[in-house]
Amino acid sequence: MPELSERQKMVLMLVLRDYTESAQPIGSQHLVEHYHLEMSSATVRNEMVALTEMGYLRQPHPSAGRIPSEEGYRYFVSHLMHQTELPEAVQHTISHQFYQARPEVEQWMTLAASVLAHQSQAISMITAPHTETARFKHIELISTQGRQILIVLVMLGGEVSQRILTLAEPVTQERLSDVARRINQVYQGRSMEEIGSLSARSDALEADISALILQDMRRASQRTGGDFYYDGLTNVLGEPEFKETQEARRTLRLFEERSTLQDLLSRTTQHSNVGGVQVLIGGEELWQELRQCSIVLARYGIPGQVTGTLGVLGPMRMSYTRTIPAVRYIAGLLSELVNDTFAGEQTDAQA
Amino acid sequence: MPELSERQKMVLMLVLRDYTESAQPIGSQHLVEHYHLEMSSATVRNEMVALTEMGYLRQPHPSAGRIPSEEGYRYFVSHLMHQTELPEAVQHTISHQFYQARPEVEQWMTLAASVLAHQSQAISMITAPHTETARFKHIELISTQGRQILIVLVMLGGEVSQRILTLAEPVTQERLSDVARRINQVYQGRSMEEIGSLSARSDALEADISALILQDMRRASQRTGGDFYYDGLTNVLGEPEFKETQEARRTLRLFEERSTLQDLLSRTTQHSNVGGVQVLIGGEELWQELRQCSIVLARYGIPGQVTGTLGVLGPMRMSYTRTIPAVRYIAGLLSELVNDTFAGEQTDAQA
DNA sequence: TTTAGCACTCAGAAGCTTCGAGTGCTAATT
DNA sequence: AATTAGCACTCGAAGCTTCTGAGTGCTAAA
Repeated sequence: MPELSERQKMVLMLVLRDYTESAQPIGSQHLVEHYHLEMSSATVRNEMVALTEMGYLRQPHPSAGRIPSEEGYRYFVSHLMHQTELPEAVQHTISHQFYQARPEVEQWMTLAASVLAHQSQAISMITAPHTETARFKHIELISTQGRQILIVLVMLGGEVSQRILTLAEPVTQERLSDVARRINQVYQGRSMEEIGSLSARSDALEADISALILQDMRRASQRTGGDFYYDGLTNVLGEPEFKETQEARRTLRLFEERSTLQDLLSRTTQHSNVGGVQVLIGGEELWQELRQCSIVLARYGIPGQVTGTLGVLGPMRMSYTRTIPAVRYIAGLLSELVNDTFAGEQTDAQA
Repeated sequence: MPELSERQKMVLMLVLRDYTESAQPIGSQHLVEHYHLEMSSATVRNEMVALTEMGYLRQPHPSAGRIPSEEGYRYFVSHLMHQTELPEAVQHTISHQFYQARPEVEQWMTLAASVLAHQSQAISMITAPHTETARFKHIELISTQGRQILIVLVMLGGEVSQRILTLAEPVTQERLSDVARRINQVYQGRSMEEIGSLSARSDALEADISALILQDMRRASQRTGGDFYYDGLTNVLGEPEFKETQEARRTLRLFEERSTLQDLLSRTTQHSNVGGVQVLIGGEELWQELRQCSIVLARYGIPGQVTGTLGVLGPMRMSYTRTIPAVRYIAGLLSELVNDTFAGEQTDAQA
């Protein structure tokens, strides 16, 4: 990687800053005037030529100003941005909101999505915390009608799955309670593998239900995170990058078919990492649909036990200085909340 | 309401049909050629003048063709459209999909949203079925950690609500099971009013939990429907009506702040009613945001007991002939499913 | 190494013209 | 009385040209 002089760094930063605001190519003279630089536009131009040759700036057309290239953004994020935190006042407002919200995961998720969308002025995404390896906690069998029963499965970590099973013939609530009691006793705290290896039971009903339990547990640990929440679509639609409806559509489609996003949120370990926060710029050649966009991601929760992912998707020229601290702060906050709620449970159960 | 001659009806219909496809103003000559009419363009023009005077057609600008006015659409929907059903083949495909989906409400909802979006090529919306007046069925108390307990409340109709309660001091699982057993016995099948009027209990824990139960039940019956699902945003973004991102944004905002939509879905009794299906055209002067759009709505479920709402939101020139049968058919299908799942429960409980 | 100066480029706005689809009206035709 | 041919007229959209000015790269002087 070529070395940048101090002055080059400065020019790069200023271009970044102005372009983030205006979405217009930035010219040398504009910089000199806007920031009252102690040098002439010609000097700035020379530096710009250098930065362009190194690949940090681009010219959309020959007689226009410069805009940052993807490399430019990457350099900024990993070398030029000073590690900031959200202003104390903002931190307080946010944490206050969380602690006075109802202590339900769903509430936290919508709140986090909303706050993050607002802070970043882009699209926020978040997956609910989920246990890395699902463990059985408790099952409840409820007869709703002659042949149909409602199965409520609770896993360690608080995930709940419900489903309705239609039986071949009616069963009494007593019978169900009996089965539930037995299953609860045997499966208590066990993982999928353990449950799978327990010798098959003779009772047909019990066997059926066991199969469903396994299915649900597998589902719970397979999905990248529990449910998926997002907010702030409208923030981004106004940006000039999305003036072409074509472009807007492509992005919107991402949120309709989750697959790409799920995939993406799960890749939270590669790429530029800033204090626990990952930044993917321009789709990193991997996601065509995100050529124009950037993503700021972080995991939260208790590593190896209960975790989730949250992130922000916005135009490449989004304000990283605002977004990154926001993502980091909220990830920390959620980690605390998860800790408060679930800590010690894992060990409790194994005791 | 002025009478329309047969020929005027025909002209109105043809304009409707072509405009639905092309989104371009329709001229007299175009109609004559396109449909090989046995009359001259001048005659058609005369009829168009009449239709314009009656308020069924409009001219976007003086030297352009005609487009249907809101009144024009209303007339079409309530007088000109022949009652059709979805082609048998399509019906079969759809019902097949439903019956082979997992029998879970969530599955049904996403499937319905997806099918409806596809059939109508517009945005589909649907609320999960919910009981009109919530009735207590069963409660489950699970200690997750020293001071936190998970409350799972099951209502008649299968709605489940969970929440975490943080207690002042730790409680044993035995104690919880005990409380749960007592509550289950007393509240069995009762409505909010009945539970509210039961004399206050001396036990503090029991009182706390009762309060929460009431809260949750109130919440369950207040919301217009259970959860809200939608699909097909991208269908509509491509339409010329949304070429202006401004317009697209306004519509998208509806889906971010649900309030307007909730309000809207709850009003399923007024306005043009076609065989159980309601059609709101151009926001009916009530919803500014929907000036350009139309909505096709229907309720499904067991009236007075378990119901939900589904609908389609699209540009005003959407194909009503395709959308209305689709909405009607899927509403019927979901009603069947709800019936199969919940029928008899209400009476069971009261027995 | 920096800067003043200058010729050059080119996207975008503004203005102009053209084109033609579509109208409304009138008078002739059926 | 209803229909139609004919025609003048309108006006948005598309194409064309011109103009403007922001911004460049380069050279030569400081």
